[in-house]
Amino acid sequence: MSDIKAARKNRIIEAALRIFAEKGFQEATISEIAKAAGVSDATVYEYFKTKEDLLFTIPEKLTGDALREFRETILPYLRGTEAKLRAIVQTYMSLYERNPHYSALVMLQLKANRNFLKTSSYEQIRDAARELLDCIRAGIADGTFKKDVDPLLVRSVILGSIEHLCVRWHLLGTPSNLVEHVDPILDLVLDGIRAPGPAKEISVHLHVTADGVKVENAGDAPGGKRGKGEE
Amino acid sequence: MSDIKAARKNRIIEAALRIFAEKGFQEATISEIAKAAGVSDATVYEYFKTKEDLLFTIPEKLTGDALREFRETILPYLRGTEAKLRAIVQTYMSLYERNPHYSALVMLQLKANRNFLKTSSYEQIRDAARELLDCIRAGIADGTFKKDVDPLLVRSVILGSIEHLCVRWHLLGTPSNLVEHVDPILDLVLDGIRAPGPAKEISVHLHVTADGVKVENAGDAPGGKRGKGEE
Amino acid sequence: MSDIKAARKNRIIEAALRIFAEKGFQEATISEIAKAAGVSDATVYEYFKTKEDLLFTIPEKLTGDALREFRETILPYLRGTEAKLRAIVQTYMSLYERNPHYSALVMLQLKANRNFLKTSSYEQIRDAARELLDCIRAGIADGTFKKDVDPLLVRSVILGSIEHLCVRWHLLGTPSNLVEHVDPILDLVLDGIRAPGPAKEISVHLHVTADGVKVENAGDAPGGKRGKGEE
Amino acid sequence: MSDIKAARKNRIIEAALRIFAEKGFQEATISEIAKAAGVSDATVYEYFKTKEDLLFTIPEKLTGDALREFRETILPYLRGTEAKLRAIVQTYMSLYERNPHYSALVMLQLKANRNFLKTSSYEQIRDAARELLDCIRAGIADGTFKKDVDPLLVRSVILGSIEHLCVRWHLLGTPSNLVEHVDPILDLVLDGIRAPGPAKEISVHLHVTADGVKVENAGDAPGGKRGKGEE
DNA sequence: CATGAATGAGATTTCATTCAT
DNA sequence: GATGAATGAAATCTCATTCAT
Repeated sequence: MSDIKAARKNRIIEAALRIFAEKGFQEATISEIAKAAGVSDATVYEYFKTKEDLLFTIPEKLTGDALREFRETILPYLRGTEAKLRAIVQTYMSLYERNPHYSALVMLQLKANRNFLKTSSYEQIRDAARELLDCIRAGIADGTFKKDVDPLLVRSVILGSIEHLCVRWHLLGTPSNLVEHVDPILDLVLDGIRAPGPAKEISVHLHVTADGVKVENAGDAPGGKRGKGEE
Repeated sequence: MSDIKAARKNRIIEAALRIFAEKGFQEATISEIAKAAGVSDATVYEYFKTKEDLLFTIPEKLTGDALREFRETILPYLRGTEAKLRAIVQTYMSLYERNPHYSALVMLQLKANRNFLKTSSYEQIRDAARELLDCIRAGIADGTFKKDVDPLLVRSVILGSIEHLCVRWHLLGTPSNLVEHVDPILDLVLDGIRAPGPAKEISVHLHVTADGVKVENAGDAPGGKRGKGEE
Repeated sequence: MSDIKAARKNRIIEAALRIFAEKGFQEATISEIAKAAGVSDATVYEYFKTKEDLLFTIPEKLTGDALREFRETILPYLRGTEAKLRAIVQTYMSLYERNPHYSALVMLQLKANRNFLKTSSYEQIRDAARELLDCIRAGIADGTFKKDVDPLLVRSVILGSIEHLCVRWHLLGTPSNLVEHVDPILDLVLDGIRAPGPAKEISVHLHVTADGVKVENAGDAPGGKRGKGEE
Repeated sequence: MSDIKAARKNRIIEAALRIFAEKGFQEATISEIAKAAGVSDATVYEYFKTKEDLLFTIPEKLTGDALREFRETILPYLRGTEAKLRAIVQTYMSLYERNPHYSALVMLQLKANRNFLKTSSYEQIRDAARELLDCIRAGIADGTFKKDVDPLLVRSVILGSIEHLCVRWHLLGTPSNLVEHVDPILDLVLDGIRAPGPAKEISVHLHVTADGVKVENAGDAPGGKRGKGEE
């Protein structure tokens, strides 16, 4: 019984997700959604107070699930600030790309809606964004990132980049693919905020003899700049 | 006569800009706009085919003026890729901050509107964005930026950051100020894409005698990586 | 079982009485009433065919009880037309005042409802009104009231007065009290319809002598005007 | 132009009056009224904010006209409290009888509506009722009526009687005629509140002779109570 | 028998848009 | 050219009522 209800509610949400994403909130009608969900108009109102309530309820599950999965399944296994950051961005991009209706809804219908800010769905989205912020702050605290970067700004750059790409993807069809930009974005951003490594030390053993000078050994000192930054 | 008409049209556009920005496209009514402009509803339709046409026409002037001014008054006096980039971003941010109704309109009402993509207003916005892209490409070509960065991605990062901040500014009221983020954003992004200087060459003159070794000279080679201090 | 059912039905009726009286028939919803009665919507329909049927059923019990009590407990102990009349009006006013929901329902929701005229509840109310009419007719027949008054009109005056006060009481809050108007109304109406007493006869014994005239006896005849009218 | 508008508005009001009176507020639909008025649904809303606003506006004109006419055309020519009273009641009854839709609307739809109390239409009705009250008070002041009657109560008796008859007339079809009850109601009420005249004085001339006694003259004193026959 | 759940059936109301003047 | 006035065309939302369990 409760299952039937839940299923019905889900069907309404799924229909609404698709139709709102495709036609926009204003252009979509409850009738259309109800028909797509196989219920009557009135039934939609059994589950949702208003059309806007329906809109605002849609992202709840997906956002919650994604955040939960990230926290439970992914986060615990990550070591290192950068790895975490990469995982977060990857999670966003992958979520958006694998659920284009969802991302279209969030990017095109909800992000600019003042009322949405007051909903619990928005709370979840904010939670996810806070995870990213915490990660950046941790990176600053542990010396991975420069001390003087503004973590909020860094987050804005990252989220802004993600969102911009996602919107382009939806409206212009380009890029054709979101996840492949995860690394480039992060490389760019990380290069911009990474703390410089300790100065490189070079030791050169010169063997000076009458015959000449022979370089016997030239080795990088440990602690040199690692990673992609050298590209 | 034509002046009177132009003035009338401008009054309608200004009223519409304010009202659309404050209440959103759907919530605003033609009646309201007409009243605010001091004309009749029907007169609005003398100048604009539909409500949406009015919406799409609004940003035309401001966008065009801003772009023209940038090209004519600012651009010619700039030397260097980074200076140009900084000027572009500064122009965006300043335009958005000094014209909050305009930026609210663009960010909250137009950016997500599929129909807007087909308008000439959008063409102008695209032109401005192309200016930014050209600048990035020029930076790559002239060796300011790494050869392997994706200029489109860099632009997305920059525009995304700008837009994200602007949307937050409108919806959340934070940050309280846009232009002060111009430099931090660019510092971050530029640090991420700047080409490394030519490898640092160090020449050490060792004076090896029976008495010992004396370092005679140790100097940086020209072309070393410049630090932040120079910005 | 039947008791449980009867109790349930009563709970529904009581809830409906209160809610219909407070919000009006149209504004009240079955859901609301069902919830207040602690039953489901559908259960309401087990006991009442329609919403209107519920409305019409509500006054049945109270009206019937009041009429029955009047006939059984009060009427038998009354002697005289005026006493009866006073008791009837007192019963109305007291019933209305002690059961404000009931009187609001009758005065504000039912009295103007054409369909109500066909119900058995209305029959009861008509019965009560007939009691009043009978009493007036009896008063005419027994010479208490003038022969030429129209009993229907008298009843209309009495009922109209009662109803007018009751409606004012509900809508305007004034008078603050109904029963205290019983006597004033009746005094007014009775004074207007009471039959004049038999002509007053005066006998004067004049003792006429040569010495003069002496009034020996002057007495009222029996049958002079009685009652409150002289106050 | 304005005439056309006014005419249109009147047509809507007249259609609404008829339909609201016939079917009741809830049963009537705007569509029906619009059709009967020969306009579109939307046009109704050009003239009236809501359906209820339309309802409340209907009685305005008729009530106002009637009150104005009474005050300007009738009242100035009346002498004496009772004549005035009679004229007021006559005006009510005649208005109600000659405009059955209007009286049905007022008696069956408006009188019990709490929101109506806040309208300007109700103000007018209250004004008319105040006229009646003033008249009663004047009668008390000038000695026509007993000093100790409650003028508000008298008014309630009069208005209640009128309303009761009017409601019966609409719902039951009886009496078949309202105005013929004006006099009987007033006779009844006036008889109940009229101040008693000065005591009747009788002078008898007895002519006493040896032959016997002859009554020479027996006349009523002036100022004796007038009987019904004189009305 | 009680009810949770679903819905049929509209009605009100809103505006963008048109058109005659 | 400007506009007052009218309206076409829906869409949201509400409930009384029904029915399967």
